Amino acid sequence: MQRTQFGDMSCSIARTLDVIGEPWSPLVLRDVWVGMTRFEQIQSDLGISRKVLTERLHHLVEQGVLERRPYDARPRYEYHLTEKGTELVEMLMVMVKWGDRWLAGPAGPPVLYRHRACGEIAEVDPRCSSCGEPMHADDVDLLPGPGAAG
Amino acid sequence: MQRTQFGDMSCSIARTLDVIGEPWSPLVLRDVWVGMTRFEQIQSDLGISRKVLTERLHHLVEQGVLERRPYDARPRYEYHLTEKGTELVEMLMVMVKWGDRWLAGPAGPPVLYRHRACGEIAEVDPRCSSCGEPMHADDVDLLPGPGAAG
DNA sequence: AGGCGAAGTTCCTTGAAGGAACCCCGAATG
DNA sequence: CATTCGGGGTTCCTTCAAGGAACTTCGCCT
Repeated sequence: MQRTQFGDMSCSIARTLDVIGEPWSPLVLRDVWVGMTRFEQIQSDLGISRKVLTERLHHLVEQGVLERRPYDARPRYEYHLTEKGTELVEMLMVMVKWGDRWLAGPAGPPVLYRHRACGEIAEVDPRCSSCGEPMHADDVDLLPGPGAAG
Repeated sequence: MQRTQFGDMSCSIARTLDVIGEPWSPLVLRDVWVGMTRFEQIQSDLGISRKVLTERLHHLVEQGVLERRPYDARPRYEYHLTEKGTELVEMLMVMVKWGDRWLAGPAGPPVLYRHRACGEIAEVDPRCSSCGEPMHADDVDLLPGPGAAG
């Protein structure tokens, strides 16, 4: 399968897909997020091919989303979220919310999220960074920005 | 390339990836969101193979994210967001925010989002659905939910 | 009758994912 | 000192999805 590179499109979605759009990448990110930081852990948790996992980890490190860090005198490594990676996890939280709502089935959501600040089980709610009111897909108008394609 | 099906994992991220995780799908969703609703429009905008676009559109319709709607007496169709699809666009908005912040380069973001309610250029901010305070990746604890794997 | 244009479909090529086996390195063990 | 062990990969072959161009279908329009 040859795959088109999205990154040179003038679109932040396309560029973001170039970072985590490949198969498995979001799940790798999730595993690191929840504390599965080692190659063997991630591989056996996801059942991903070792070859593909190697490629994905390299790519995520290259993109500055993960950091590869030795944890032993032996050549052993853990992967950790960078700041860039931590912010990317917000995308996962929105995916979780949507999946919980539309795909969970009668058993309910597989995982619950407790907001540490208030102690409540909650989900993420998108709000306007300017006025704080809800900001959903049809609450916005799109305008060309400074980096728009010439 | 054979590709693993994620949907039967007990994970809302994996399930969501089964809906929009394939290459091009998020960009197709974006196009429909911004008003490019016809096959030819999407195809020429993205430069996607017609075969793959057909597959993606079918899949998104099957999943209830898009709706295929005739717009002429001739066999002509437009694709529109369902409610399920509209809510999925929130994920795109978060991707945009992240891409704008980390990948936009000196030219700045290619597109600006104006919140219709307040009129300001803004981005989406994740907040706790319970207390309304910011809710980022490291503001939550994860607990097993009712639908957790047996 | 002939042409057109939207919306696909067919078919061949290329290359990425799957998967199993293998390798390397340092530590610990006999 | 030789041997095993376990983490973290690498190699290699197979399979199947994406790329891409050509072709088809259907109803309107001249």
